Amino acid sequence: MVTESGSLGVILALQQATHATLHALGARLSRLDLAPPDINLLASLADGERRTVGALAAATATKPTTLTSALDRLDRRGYLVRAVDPADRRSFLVSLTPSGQAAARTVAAAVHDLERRALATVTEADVAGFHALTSALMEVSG
Amino acid sequence: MVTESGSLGVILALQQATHATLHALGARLSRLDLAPPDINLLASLADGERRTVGALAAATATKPTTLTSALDRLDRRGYLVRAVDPADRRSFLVSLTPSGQAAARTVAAAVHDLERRALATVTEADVAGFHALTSALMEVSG
DNA sequence: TATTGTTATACTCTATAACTATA
DNA sequence: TATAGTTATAGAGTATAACAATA
Repeated sequence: MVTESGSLGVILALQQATHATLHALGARLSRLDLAPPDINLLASLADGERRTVGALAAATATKPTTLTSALDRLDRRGYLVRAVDPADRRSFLVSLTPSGQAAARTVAAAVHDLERRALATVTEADVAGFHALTSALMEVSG
Repeated sequence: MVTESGSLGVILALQQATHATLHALGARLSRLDLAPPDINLLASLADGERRTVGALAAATATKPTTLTSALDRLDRRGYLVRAVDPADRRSFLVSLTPSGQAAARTVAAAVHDLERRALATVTEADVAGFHALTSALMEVSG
């Protein structure tokens, strides 16, 4: 339980940090010319596993319509392919092409580098607190 | 200093929490029919102080062009007025009208309520850690 | 009848650059 | 010459609803 003093600007800090990190990633990856959802999408697929569109929507916190247009962009670019899921023919399984895998590795490295440098300046307890509060915000927002 | 184990998904958690809180605030304030930047703007002006457009841009982490259109919307609606700053005639001082103040109080109450309920489930140390990590992310993103 | 994913529409956010007025 | 803010343009995100195919 937290008293009033700690509450100032939690939501504002959250938004500012989100803006800053998205901007920084976009700048570091400017050579790849990716929109914000594209970055999340490639990072999610970087492990090489195939995923349904629904799974990607959940993993990237992206709306279905946004996801469709992001998938279209990366599809046109030859970074991924959509194949009907034989287990459920309403679904598509999304997988990266070799060029998509190369882009995904670059994206994952940039994300990881940014996190690594931020985490180098804080404690384990800070990280735990961060996750506790973001989880709490998602919980009360649900 | 934090080891590898804590690093998983800090940026993803940040984005998911931001999406969730913005969505929750939008839903709670749906009667006011406000766009996301409008909410930040009104919350920043809720204390009744006048602020320049530049100060509002910094306070709300909003881009100048986004801010102009948000100010235009709230201006048309009669929620705020822009007056030339006598100290620097290039700047505008933005202030709320009485109806804008009423809307701002509603917004501030919703933001505060959401934060209060989230903070009720975590410790002071968690909040400190949250601020430490969001600050670190903004620092390395700068 | 419910679910997966796409499409359509209208409004909003963003980056970029050009522009006005003032400093 | 530099800064505060607006305007213009084009690409992208969002909510909402309608839709096809499949379950």
